[in-house]
Amino acid sequence: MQEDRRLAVLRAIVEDYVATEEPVGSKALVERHGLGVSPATVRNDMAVLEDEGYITQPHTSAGRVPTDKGYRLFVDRLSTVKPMTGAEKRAISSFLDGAVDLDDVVTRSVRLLSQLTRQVAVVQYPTLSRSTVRHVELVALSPTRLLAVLILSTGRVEQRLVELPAELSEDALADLRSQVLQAATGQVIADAVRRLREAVPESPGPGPDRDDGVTRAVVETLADAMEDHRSDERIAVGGAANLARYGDSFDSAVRPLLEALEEHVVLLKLLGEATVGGTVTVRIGAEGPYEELASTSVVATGYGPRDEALATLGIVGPTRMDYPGTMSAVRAVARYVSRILDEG
Amino acid sequence: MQEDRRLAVLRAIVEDYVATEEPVGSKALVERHGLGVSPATVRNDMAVLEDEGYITQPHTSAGRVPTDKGYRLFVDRLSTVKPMTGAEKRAISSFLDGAVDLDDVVTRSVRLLSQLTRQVAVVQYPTLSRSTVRHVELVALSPTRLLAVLILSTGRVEQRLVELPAELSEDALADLRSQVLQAATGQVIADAVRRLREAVPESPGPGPDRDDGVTRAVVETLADAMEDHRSDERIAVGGAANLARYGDSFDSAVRPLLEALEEHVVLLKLLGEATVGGTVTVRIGAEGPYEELASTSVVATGYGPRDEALATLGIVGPTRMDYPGTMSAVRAVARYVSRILDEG
DNA sequence: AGTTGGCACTCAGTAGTGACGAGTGCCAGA
DNA sequence: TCTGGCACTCGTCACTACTGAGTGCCAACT
Repeated sequence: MQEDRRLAVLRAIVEDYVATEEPVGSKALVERHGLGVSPATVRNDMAVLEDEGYITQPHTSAGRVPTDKGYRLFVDRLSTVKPMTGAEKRAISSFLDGAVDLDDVVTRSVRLLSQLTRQVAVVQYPTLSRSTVRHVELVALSPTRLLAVLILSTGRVEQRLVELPAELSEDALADLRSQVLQAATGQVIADAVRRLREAVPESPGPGPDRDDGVTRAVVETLADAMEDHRSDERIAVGGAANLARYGDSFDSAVRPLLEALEEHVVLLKLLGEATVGGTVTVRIGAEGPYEELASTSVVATGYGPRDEALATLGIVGPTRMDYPGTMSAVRAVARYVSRILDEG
Repeated sequence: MQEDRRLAVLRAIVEDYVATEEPVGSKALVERHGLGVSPATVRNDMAVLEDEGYITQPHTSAGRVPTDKGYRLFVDRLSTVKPMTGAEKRAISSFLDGAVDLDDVVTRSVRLLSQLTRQVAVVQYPTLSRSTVRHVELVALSPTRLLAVLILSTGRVEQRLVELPAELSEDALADLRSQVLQAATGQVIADAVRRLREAVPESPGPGPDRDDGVTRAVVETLADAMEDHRSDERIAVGGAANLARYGDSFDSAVRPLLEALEEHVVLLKLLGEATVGGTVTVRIGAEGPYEELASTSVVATGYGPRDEALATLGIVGPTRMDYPGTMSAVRAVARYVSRILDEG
């Protein structure tokens, strides 16, 4: 019961903060949202939320601000999808329908997406080169060091040294090797990356077979090596002018972002593996692999003809962002683009 | 005599201001540069320079800051070329020598240029499409209105209406037409633009045949139409992260620049016509056609094999910029790239 | 004529101050 | 479990005074 209200409070905080860009206090909160309780009650809830790490105060006696964890909860459980208006839908389709060829589709998508979301848009060109994983080998060099060898159908070989966070027995290694082979062999790179990540036990539960992050270390190294091989894939970036809206927090936020936008390899990693079918991936703040981009979020999804996730598109923006609106815009554009590819 | 010193003062002001980013006062000036006179004298000189429009003060009782006109004079007459150091030369050549194909050359050039100058670098891909001007027609609609028709070898036709700033007689029109035809017919677009501009009488001297800017209006319209047809040419941009150094004056300067960087047509116009043979073109502040970019300058030059100006490269930066260093960097990179194209 | 020192003046920037108010945490009572 | 009240914190704002860099101008000097 109170749990519900606490979540409502969190939701209200996120919404207000996103709208006003200012820490939000208990009084303002009860006024602007119709929660039927007093500010004092809200304060108690806030204290709990802060303990649990969903919000913080920039300084004592200021309002509260959502943390990454708070945004995460909001995105996962609290936000309701904000459907596109009819006008927006029409704008999208008319804007994209004029495209003459694939390049034009991508160019227009990038522009459209950046205008809809007022963020920096990133669209990966649908890749036609579909190199697959031929083989993966894991060789134990010592109980805590492993050599991972990746062989692609193009004949390219990539090897990486993995420093393990814990010892790995022969048996466990054999186990891991077969799991990895099972997941990756024969797959297109993008799929291999996704399947590998899915194969990782989310939380290595306690017990005799806990692996202390060994699996994770191996999988991430492999995924990393694979994603390096997507670097020849082309990318279009648009709406960088929206960065000018960042206003404060400048050098800290915009500079690394601008750098990332030029490093297409980095961008590809940020966009992550393509997910398809209406699922929009959200990466919030420090969840990503780059700590310089701790104050930015990525909203992305896969697209492609016949619901085949050929490529990824999405936006990069500040963590303080209208997630529902952005997510639905990204999803809508991905759908329309997919449909166009279907027809073409 | 005093004239010389005044120029020395201007030069010192520009150098100091570029270095410190702060308005420079008379006292600091005599201290830091060895002009053998007193601050009072310098003040008198400054007053004159301000009257002539070379410098201004941001507010009363502040130091002086160069105006666009001041920078112009500095660039044209006061600055000495700052030759590249041996280390820099070696860095350039080793960086570019590793390039494997044309795309790689361009990509590397952009990166190199942005690192050398710490500005945003722009490199136009050498154009292989060489459409030429087949014909130009000027039709008088009224004494002050003219229809300019441009026919390209590709068969494309472009027409523009020109509003003349003064009346144009039949004779003068015939004259102008033949001049224009002479300059443009059969030329590659880039060359046609340059030749046209060269054919414009720089200052329409007084006398019976002064043309009150009529020629200029016509030529600029034609050049504009031609440059629109370069829009299919590709461009590489790099070093946008250097924009983060702008620090203050943000929305006013960076936003329009970011927008321009995405509009490749605009960029091509900014780069302007290719000049070759060590000549570096500098466009300062409001001299350019875009008033939103009033606080930015462009330093560019042409490049290409066999001193044939195939394409343009350069940088875009704040008017407050180290012109000598930037110009020599741009020139050096252009030379090396040209040489590489020569060999390839 | 050109240069110099002196002097009064301007004005942006920098504390320092005090009032204000938004916001919090906590507690006693409903 | 919620609410009202209260004391407390602390950033923000407006105001003040001060400082100092810099100017313009003038009279004197070379």
